[in-house]
Amino acid sequence: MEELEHPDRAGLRIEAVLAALDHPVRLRVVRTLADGEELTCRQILPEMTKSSASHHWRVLRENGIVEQRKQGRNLYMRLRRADLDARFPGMLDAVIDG
Amino acid sequence: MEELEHPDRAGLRIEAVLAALDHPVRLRVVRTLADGEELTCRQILPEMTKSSASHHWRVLRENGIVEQRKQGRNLYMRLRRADLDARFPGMLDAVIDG
DNA sequence: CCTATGGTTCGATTTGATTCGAACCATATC
DNA sequence: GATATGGTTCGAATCAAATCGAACCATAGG
Repeated sequence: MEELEHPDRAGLRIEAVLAALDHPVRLRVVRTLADGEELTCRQILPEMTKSSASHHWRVLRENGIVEQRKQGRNLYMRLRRADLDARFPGMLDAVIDG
Repeated sequence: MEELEHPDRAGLRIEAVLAALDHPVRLRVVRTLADGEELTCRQILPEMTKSSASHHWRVLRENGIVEQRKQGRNLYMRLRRADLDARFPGMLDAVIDG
């Protein structure tokens, strides 16, 4: 398994962020992580098939929405609030509260 | 031709806004209208076929991004900045500046 | 080593959005 | 009325994203 690639803060693109958030499942993931908690993938989307879920994890990670961390067999996800707030102030709150 | 239907401020939905903005052509339209100017459709997208352009006009209007006004043969468009800023503070600036 | 669990990858299918041409509608001008 | 212009609507084609099963990889625990 290759290393998890995340764009750095300066590499965040609004087009990518919009694309990542324009999906009901991924929007729900963002709202689930809104309180800053770090959760495993299975905790967030237990009902979805593994391959579909994995697809969404990748979109969220590569487009800079979440940071993923491997620990043992689990993959933990955390919302990149600081980075997103710094680059696109207000955006994340609008999405979460909206 | 039926009347142009716009959602009111309270009817703006973040999911719809994200879907409307997640397209390069529509993102360009928003940025073109960013200074508050009111422009005709043909001024904004002169190169695109009428039917494709009309499709994007409808998405932008129905999802609350722009207000459209008919005058004579022309359709004028204006960014709904006040409404979008009120409902989703920071969102529009992030998209325009991003 | 063996087994179970958590995720990824691949290929194929399905679904939804975009695109376009053609026909049409509405308004302005002659 | 005739003609030109600005947009809409419809249906069909095209293209991208989402979905899924199956096979695979990695780690934890016996």
